[in-house]
Amino acid sequence: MTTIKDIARISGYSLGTVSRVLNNHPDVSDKARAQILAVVQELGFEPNANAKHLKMQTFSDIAVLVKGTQNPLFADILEKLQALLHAQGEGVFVAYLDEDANEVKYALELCRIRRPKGFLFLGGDLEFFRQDFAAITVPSVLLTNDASALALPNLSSFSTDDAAAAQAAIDYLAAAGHRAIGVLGGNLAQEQISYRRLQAVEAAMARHGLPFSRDVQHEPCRYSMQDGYAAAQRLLERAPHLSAVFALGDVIALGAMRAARDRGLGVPADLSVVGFDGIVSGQFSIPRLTTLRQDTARLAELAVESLLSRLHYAAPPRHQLIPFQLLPRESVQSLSPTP
Amino acid sequence: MTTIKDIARISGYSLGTVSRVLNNHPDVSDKARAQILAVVQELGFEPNANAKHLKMQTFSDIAVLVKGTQNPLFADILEKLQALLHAQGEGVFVAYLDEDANEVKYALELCRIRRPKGFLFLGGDLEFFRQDFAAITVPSVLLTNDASALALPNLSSFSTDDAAAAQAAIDYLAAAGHRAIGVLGGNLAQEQISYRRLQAVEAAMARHGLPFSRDVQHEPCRYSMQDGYAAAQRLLERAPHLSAVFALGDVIALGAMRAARDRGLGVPADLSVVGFDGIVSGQFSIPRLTTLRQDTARLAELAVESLLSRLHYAAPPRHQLIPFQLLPRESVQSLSPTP
DNA sequence: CTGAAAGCGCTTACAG
DNA sequence: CTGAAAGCGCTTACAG
Repeated sequence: MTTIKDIARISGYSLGTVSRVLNNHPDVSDKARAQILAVVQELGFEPNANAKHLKMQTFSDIAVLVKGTQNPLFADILEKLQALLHAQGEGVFVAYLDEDANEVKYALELCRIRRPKGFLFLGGDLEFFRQDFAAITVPSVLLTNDASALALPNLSSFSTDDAAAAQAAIDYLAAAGHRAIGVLGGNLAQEQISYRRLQAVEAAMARHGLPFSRDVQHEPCRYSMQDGYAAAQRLLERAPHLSAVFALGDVIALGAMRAARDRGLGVPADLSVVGFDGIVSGQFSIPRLTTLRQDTARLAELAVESLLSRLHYAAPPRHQLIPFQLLPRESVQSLSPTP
Repeated sequence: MTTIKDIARISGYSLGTVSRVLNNHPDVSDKARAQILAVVQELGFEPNANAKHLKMQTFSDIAVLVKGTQNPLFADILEKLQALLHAQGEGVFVAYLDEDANEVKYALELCRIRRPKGFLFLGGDLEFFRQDFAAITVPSVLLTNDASALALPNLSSFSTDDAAAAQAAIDYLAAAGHRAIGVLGGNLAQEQISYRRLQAVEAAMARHGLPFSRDVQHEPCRYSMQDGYAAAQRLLERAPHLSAVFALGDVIALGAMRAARDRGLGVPADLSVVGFDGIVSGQFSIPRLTTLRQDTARLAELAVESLLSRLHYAAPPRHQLIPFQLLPRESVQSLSPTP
């Protein structure tokens, strides 16, 4: 195995100078830099990460905590995250957590065991961050939930404008003539994105002069097809008058379409469905799913950019809402307005 | 940060003895072991992995190379793999490769850059292994393709019995009265699992006395809904007489069902579809997808078990075929046998 | 701009 | 069974 020592010997410079070149320190002569780099090239030298990190007292990895495992939205973001991070030479440690797990407590545990140099949270409950995040000192970013209100010194957040998106869904359904609209998914903990979406739904319903009773028109559930299916069954059983359903996630919507079908309801003929996320399955489902698309590429880019700049330059945390896109497809029917 | 030195000081033993206790060496007195462990417990000490690996000249991670990114089957296995590996205290490095990428070349590159202590391949082309794998010296396992024929000293493999499964699909369709059966997916490189499945299809068709012409009845494609959709369009355009289609992956099947629908064909009324994999979406699609289920839990368990035992005890490589399960659902119609 | 040296936290022969 | 010591491959003050 070739080491920095070999490079020093062959290039005729000392260990220190080689190390400086490798780390792009400015105070090295161009000549030394050129000669050393040439040797590095020739030998295909790669520094030993263990030695480097031991010395620098850091751990190499960036830890990504994924909340919920069934959601292709996160799988999509995760994959983009990994590609970007690898391209920057960063190692990634991934852990899948239950949708209801305390991701911050888990992160704390990881700090002891693996000492990651940064955290990327895919999904998260703000309440957990409020309680325990103070103990985490490495730069972190939360994706798909807005943490600006917490004003933590080392936590950035990037998320779709959930309120605006939820509103757009209701506006769209209302414009299509729907008045009895149900909502599927999320849990009622106040600090979850689903809660934010639900509030926006209520506001939009009120604005359109439509009645909305949480108890009868909303059915909470986890983000999976199975849970979406079961929740839709409960909702449709309880509120058969609904002409449309807004599911807080595409997987929930897909489960709901199946449930409607099993109850003998055609989608969109008897029940219109709008999803949230824009996962690919929605393009191929029968019917194709009308949904709100989250810009996963943008989310991943911003996360990596922000994390790395804070790792390297101690930049301040950022919070940004990114635009969504309403994708009208086949799962919503326009009702002729009743007089 | 507490180190092994602190433990030594507090327990009154030397560095060496502490290290031996930590690594479960036999030649330590029970008394020393008990006292040291007590201190370790109390301080919640975790050894510094960098120092350990630097000294031991290994890299901590196990690299998982995932071929193809669109396939929920791999996402499913990957998640289980990570859970098992983390439970064993093993770090995992994941890389997503294009479906047609050379995973072995990539692994070689990784050896230089990250020096993983083992490889887990999710999907793989035997031809690439034949050509380049000899240069890889760490224990590895290939999942979802059988590498026994290669007889490599450090490569295990675990896979579904693809030939038997493909045969079962054809038997099932033939029993339902289908005679004109198309096949969707895979590429024709001989060393891919899709090729193995296709050959089994041909054998089964012959056994049932059914005609099968690769050129007209098989349409290759990558494993994604988009590609399945496009391939189905081509196949159905060219061979409108087909009454059934066997897709070599569920994502392909789902795309194909959509394509059938877009051509005005009902599934299963006008076209029956059988998938392969058993991903969850198939349980909620309309119609529900009849498919061959791969036992992802078993695959993941075997992979981890085999890899770790070879890491720790230099056990020999293993090759094992694991059983599949035919899941009859709604996408196949039984034809009344024509006289 | 460059070199010599100390030290990061661990493991492992080598003595005893 | 235990301790003292060397060394894994790097980085970074400290001199010069």
